[in-house]
Amino acid sequence: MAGIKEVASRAGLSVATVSRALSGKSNVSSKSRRLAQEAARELGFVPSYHASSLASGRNRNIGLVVPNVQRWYFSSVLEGVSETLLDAGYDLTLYNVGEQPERRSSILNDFLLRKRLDAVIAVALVLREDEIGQLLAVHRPIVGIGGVLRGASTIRIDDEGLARGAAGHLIRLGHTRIAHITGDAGLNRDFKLPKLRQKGFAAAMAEAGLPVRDEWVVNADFTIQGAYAVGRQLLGTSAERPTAVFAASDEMAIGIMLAARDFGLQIPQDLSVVGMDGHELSETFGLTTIKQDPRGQGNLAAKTALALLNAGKDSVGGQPPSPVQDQEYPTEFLIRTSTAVPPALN
Amino acid sequence: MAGIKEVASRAGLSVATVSRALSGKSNVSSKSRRLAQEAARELGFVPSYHASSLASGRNRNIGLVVPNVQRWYFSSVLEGVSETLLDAGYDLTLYNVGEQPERRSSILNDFLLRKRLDAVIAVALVLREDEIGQLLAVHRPIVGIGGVLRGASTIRIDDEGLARGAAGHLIRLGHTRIAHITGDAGLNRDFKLPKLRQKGFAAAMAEAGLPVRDEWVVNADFTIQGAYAVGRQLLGTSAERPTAVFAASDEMAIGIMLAARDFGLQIPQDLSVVGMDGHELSETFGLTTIKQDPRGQGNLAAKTALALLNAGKDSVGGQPPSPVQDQEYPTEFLIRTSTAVPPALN
DNA sequence: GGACGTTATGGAAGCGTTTTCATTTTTACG
DNA sequence: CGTAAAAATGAAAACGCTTCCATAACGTCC
Repeated sequence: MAGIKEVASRAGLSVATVSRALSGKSNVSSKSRRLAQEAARELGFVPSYHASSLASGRNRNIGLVVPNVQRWYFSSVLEGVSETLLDAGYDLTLYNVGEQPERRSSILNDFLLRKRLDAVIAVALVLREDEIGQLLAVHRPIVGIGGVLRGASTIRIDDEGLARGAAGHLIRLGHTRIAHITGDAGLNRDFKLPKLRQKGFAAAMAEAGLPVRDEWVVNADFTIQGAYAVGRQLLGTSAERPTAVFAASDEMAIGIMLAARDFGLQIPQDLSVVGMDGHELSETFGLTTIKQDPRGQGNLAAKTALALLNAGKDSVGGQPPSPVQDQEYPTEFLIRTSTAVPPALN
Repeated sequence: MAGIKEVASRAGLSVATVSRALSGKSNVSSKSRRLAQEAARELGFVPSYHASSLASGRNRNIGLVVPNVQRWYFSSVLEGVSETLLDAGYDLTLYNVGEQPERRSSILNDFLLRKRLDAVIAVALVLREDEIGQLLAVHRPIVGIGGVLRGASTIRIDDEGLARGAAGHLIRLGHTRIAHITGDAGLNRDFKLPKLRQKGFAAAMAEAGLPVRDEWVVNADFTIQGAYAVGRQLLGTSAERPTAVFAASDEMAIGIMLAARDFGLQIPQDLSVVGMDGHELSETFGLTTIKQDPRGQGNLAAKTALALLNAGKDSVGGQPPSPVQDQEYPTEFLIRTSTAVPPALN
């Protein structure tokens, strides 16, 4: 493998000038730059990442910590982050921590702190104060998506308020017997989104003076399959059925719709269904939902991280200005064909 | 940030011994090891990744190149790779190259070759000979999943043969009017899996002396939505309808099933459907399919890469032994409730 | 055309480890 | 108890760049 020295001698320049020329610094005559580039190309020179990072202190590498990589929301965020980072010439190191907390902490200790990452983007992850402190102490910007991290920039949506609006939509249509599908899986206690959405649901019901029936607040695990199983329970009963379902995610809403079809229930005539998220399948199912744009959120998170990095660069004082801010990402309420007035108000 | 020097002086040892002690080398007295570990812990020492990699030539970092991160298959592979790598203490650098070939080549040039990766795992990606050559020239093991890479270890399934078996199943049930949903999207010309499966379908039909009707070989784009749209065309027609559909993926099979329901077609009484892949949703839909285990494939790919790395380590000669092999991953034919004999054989 | 302000250039000092090599200490054994 | 072999240790040389600093080349202006 050719090193920068070989390039330098071939180009008839010093190592220093070659380095400057190839990394696009300004203080290089166009002639030397051309010489350096030619020599580099001829030798197939590719600078060593580690040597370069070690010497410069920069990594061009950002870490993304996600609890899951399968679910639509997370893979969409991942896609968005990846896209922006790739375009900026940054590497993306992925930490799919899963639901196990012990893996999370080992990752923080063994990986994140090893000065190998310029910044960290954490999705739906609640870090402890001291963990955030550790990261900030190493001067690494953190940006969170969906879940406020104290001391870090955050991109999020108003889960509680939006859920309230979604449930409110059903209530305004005249529904009173409304079930809620949530996913408060004991698995990941850090994931508080389900609680927020459930809270929004409860708030809407309370506001309308409607009772929240315990047996109509059921857990699926944010999957179509889970909600389908739950839906068969909920709708297959001979007892009184809800006339509407507010699911905390589109996947779960779709699961309910599938279960409803199994029982010959027409949507929306017999059952109204509202989801949340704007899943790629929601349109096909005509699902009324609140659309968010996880990919866009990923883009924004990456851009924010990049911006924080640059801000830190030209800071005069010791620490970066760190414009910590809490950005609410826009959403869109899409009323489609899965919701209507309740059947025969008798 | 404390460096290894501080640790050394605090422990009353030399830098060399501390390095050995902390990286688990054998030639260290247990006393010095304890001393070093204590000092490191007290100072919160974390070795610099770049310095360590630069000096040792090892990265503990493996690159994963995928064309997509959203589809079930790819995210499952990703999960498998991530899991195994994390457990082995390796970092995973993700290159979501998308469908654009120009991005792929820039990634190869700018990233993969920068000596920052110990190995590369490529999913469903056809690399050109010279690209493979480049990587192998840098002594980086490559392992491919689903798509043979000449000169690299590969994990794959027999797409053609399995597709043939799936179509054969329908034929043996007595179906003669069989449609095939494929996904030969012009987008990613490198992705030859659809072609293989289509070939298997054609082979089964030919073997049985059945005609392949052009209008019954349709493109969806490997998504539920795409196949749903296609299904509405295919099944909504007043002309003759197929009695069975073989979809090149479970997602597409599910899309067809949804479309069928819209027209009141019963599955399997009016229409048999076979998919491929063993998607997480296939069970919920009672879909007959050929199950593969992408997550397991990801695990295996990561293990293979790790093994190649270790093999290279204790090789005596110049180049690693590089046990290039082509492993076929096991699959399972699951006959569920979406297939039956054709309706009224008249 | 000489003095001065710019811009380019090269030498060399890091960056923070790992690893080789020579040396010292320990262990094993006759 | 002496000696050879084995194990542990430390000094210093990489690893391959970036960047500071000093010097050299180049313009510019009166």
